[in-house]
Amino acid sequence: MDFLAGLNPQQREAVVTVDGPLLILAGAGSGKTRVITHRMAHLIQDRGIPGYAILAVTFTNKAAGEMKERVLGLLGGARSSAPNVSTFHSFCVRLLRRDGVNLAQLRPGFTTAFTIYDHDEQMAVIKQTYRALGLDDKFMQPSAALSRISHGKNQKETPQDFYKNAKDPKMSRLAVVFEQYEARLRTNNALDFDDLLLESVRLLLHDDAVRMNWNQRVEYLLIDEYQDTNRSQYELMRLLAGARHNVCVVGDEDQSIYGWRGANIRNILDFEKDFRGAKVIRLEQNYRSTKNILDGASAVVARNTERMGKWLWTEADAGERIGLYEAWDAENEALFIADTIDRLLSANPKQQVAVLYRTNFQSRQIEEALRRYGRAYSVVGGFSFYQRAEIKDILAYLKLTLSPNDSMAFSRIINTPARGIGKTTLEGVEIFSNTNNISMWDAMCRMLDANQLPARAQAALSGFRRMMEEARQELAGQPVHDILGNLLERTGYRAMLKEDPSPEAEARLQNLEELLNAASEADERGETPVTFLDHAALVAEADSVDDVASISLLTIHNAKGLEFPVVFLCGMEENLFPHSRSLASESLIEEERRLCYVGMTRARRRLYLSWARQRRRYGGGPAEASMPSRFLAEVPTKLLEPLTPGRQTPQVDLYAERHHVQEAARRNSFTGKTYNSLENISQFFNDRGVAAPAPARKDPNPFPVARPAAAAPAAAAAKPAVAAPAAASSPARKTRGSRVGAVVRHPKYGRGTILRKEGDGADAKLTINFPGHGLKKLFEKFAGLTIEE
DNA sequence: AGCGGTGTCATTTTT
DNA sequence: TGACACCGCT
Repeated sequence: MDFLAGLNPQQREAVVTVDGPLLILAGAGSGKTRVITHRMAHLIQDRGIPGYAILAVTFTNKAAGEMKERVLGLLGGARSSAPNVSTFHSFCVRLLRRDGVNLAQLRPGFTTAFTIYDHDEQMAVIKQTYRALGLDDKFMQPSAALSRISHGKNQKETPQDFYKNAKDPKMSRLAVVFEQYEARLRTNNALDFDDLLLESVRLLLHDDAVRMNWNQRVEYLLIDEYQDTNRSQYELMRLLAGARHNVCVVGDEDQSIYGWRGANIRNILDFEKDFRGAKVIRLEQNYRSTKNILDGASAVVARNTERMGKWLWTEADAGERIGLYEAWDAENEALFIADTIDRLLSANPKQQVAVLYRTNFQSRQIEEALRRYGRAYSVVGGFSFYQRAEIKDILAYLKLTLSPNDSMAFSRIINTPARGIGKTTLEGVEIFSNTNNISMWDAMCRMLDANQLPARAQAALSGFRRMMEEARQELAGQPVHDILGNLLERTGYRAMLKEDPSPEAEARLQNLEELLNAASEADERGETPVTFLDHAALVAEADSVDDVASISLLTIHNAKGLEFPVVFLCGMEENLFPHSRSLASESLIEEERRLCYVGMTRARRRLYLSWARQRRRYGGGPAEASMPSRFLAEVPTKLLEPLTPGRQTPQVDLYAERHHVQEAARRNSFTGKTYNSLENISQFFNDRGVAAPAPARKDPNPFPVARPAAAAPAAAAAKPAVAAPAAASSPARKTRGSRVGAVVRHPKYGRGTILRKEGDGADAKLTINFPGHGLKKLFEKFAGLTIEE
């Protein structure tokens, strides 16, 4: 087979350039996967490279699987010549299990039988350390603590670094949490997702034999979605590339949207500097979208400064203009979308449509609207099979059977099903295990042997111990399916669900049956229980989400890599998209802009952008007036088709003006929280002597009869040209410096940090953390505070 | 041990 | 609004 046939010149070059470092900048819809798969097939068939000497790394199992299948298809299905295609994480697990023995020198307690902690288990560890340290959520959301720790780990920071760099008591406490978190993972011989990468890097760095072995074996290395790699993935790549530098990275800096998760866009921007003599090939011909869509998206992303620069072109027709709908409120926006979809589907029932949004909560109103039209839809994302409680429970039993010292598994199922082991008992075991630095299982055994527990607890725990010990003896060496089936009976888990008459319990039983099926299949492949568990930990979706549903609802993040003939990109409003939390810095805004680009380029034929003049953020809360997203102003006017009834031209001049003024306001940087739009907006109306817009009325026939677009208060709200500066200089912003986070001095308690502020001005109530004195709630006017920072 | 009331807080989430 | 943690009651 000729692997170059049907490729454009740049694609061909990317396929045949196999030696030396190569960066393939693959724009959206430029045939990236085609190039990658053809390149591998070319290496194997035309250049005689054995499959095992090629390692391709992707981010998702789905991508890995598809890529492998496609290469095999090109090669005519000879499995023996298949290249190695795997995700970063599963590659690392295999590496560590196979070659990780010497890691024990670097990581005390490490054995190749380690367990993997997923997000839930990481959270559980964080909560344990909170309990052990007597911290509560007010200190910091556990999820926030986890994400900061994870971020730190990916930057190679240690708890000591955290401590050293701590600017306030909060950060030094976080350092302690970090330290304990790491210690707990080590005592449990557990690795979190970050560790899989970090420890693989350490292993390759320190174990010369292992590194040389891999360097010898991997002749050609390929990294997909390179713009999303983080620091340790980068280091891993360098180590695997060895001295040969036959490394091909494929990516698109304009689609880097996971910076918040530690992805480092500099990796792709600096590739040419990192690898001297690197060749760069740009794939700029787009085969997906119409010219109008492509030009619109390109114009938006062109505003970014952190990019290599590409200009996508297409041979396709201009197509229709990009629809722009300005809704009165979110409900009206949802109805517009549902109505338009309804008409599209009536005309063509096979039409595939996607509705994309920035945040999940937006899906609710769209769903409601679609239900009103009686249209079936599917929401993509959400809970995956292996994240379900019942699956995790029974897998925890399996883990505990294999390794009793897995304390996470232990505390997960110790009282599931209920066997009379309560909070108090469990706390006792936990404290004992903490103070003696032993596993929960060992702690339980020691306590049982000491025979000092209350009779009830003693009986319950010893029953549990006997059950697990018997299971361990009887089930050793059996197929995974049999072990799981036996555990379901033995532990009473199945009985518990059978007794429960609720439909949920029925669904859970079915899920467990599905798990048993998966186990049988694993047995047929000759997998061990450990491999089976690895798979469960690393596979996000049981089977891919690719339903054939004609209406898909999903976040833009989830839409990456997908394409649809018709796309609605909704909620194009400031503070929502770009998200309020991204307003703080230009680089965050740039990531939002890339996200916008990703969303727009999902569309093949027809793209609709929409925004709502007012929107409730939280169900019953007040409707907040919104400003159109700056990204709307960045789409050239001539490409837009205004769809709002009664409006002939899109008001992009307004958007542009707003954007301009807002930029200026931001440069005058006022310090308070910028996302408190409620305050800003009411202030704005006060200043202008206008009543704030009333919450949206329930309209009996809300669509397609749109409300008059210029209903007075809303029109005022939509003229934000003056709103931003007004808010910036408003007296409400004047505080006495006692903002949250400020360091203050109290005559008695000394230095402290303000954690919370209720109320304003002199009546403000402050919650302050004074190291050594704990939290104090004080009235600002009585406290006699002085501001230090 | 388990239930129900109350208070609090809200991005995105490939592994 | 809705998911959740926490508290106090039984």
